[in-house]
Amino acid sequence: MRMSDLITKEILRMLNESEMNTAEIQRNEFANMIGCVPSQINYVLSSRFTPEHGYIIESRRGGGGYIRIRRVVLNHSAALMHIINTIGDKIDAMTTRIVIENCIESGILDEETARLIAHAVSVTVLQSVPVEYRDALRAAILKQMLLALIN
Amino acid sequence: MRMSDLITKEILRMLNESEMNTAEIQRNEFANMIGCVPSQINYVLSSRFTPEHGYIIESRRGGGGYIRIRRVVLNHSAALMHIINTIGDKIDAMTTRIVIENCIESGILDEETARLIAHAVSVTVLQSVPVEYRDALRAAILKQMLLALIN
DNA sequence: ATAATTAAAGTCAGGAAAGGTCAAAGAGGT
DNA sequence: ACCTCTTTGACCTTTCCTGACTTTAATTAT
Repeated sequence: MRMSDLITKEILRMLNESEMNTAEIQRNEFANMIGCVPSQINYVLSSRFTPEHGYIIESRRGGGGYIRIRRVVLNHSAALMHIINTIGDKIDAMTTRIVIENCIESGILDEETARLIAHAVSVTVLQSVPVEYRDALRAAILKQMLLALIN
Repeated sequence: MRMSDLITKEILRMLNESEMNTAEIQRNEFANMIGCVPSQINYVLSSRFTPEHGYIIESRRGGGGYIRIRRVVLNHSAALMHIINTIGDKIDAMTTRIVIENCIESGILDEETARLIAHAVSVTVLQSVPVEYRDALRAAILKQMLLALIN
């Protein structure tokens, strides 16, 4: 069994044991316990405990630092996931507007959240980068924000 | 738990107990009570009770000296406006995180909104654009989203 | 009054204790 | 052979803690 699998299994075990769906580790200590180099923990977290996988990672450096892995439970997830997957690497302004409006209509987004998202992909924002990046950027922002809503 | 966290917690407790949103301590005595060196109090104050965090520190040296920590509250629109104005044309990731966290702490943003914003300026999003645009883009997104919250 | 002493708080640099990043090498599957 | 995922280690950044030294204010002695 690969090191990464071990690490993954151990984190999942900790998550399952936790009321809060939260596992908190100290990187060096944990790596030591498992028997791998510390940076491998980062590898595993960034390859298998991403937001897309339904996890949120928080961490803090310095003395007494930690890494907290939180498993999040999904709500409108199916619909949102579907929308996210539909959005490719790029999306134009028109399509974006339509996506957001559809979300409002189908009750996936409330007005305020929609407004927030619309602002995030507004002309004002996009003007800060050259035109050739805008569609990709719009897609990234949109997807990332929708992802944030999957609890 | 770190010393700094203890100190922070104790100061917050004092602030909460105070009608005036004010905590007054004597540095040496306080440090002694907590069990740390006096200068660590300064460290905590200057790293976690800054004006950006919404606190004002006054102090006096010499015999009978003191340190007074005052928590200041602004109404949300004014506070948001202030924050938006503070953000320049560029902002780095660290500072952004601090801004968002402060907004949560001071009650200007709820968790969900904060998460939404954090995602909008996440690494994932910014990677879709060359590194030289990122700080400017981050600033633009952040300001625009905060603006969406006013009125 | 002035000077000396004492009682505070402030500053700063250095070191320690974390976690983060990245590129290069290794392993395994097609 | 090639491509993807894994593993490793060297180096970086952030955060925390401490102690020596400085500055300021009040008190006491002359």
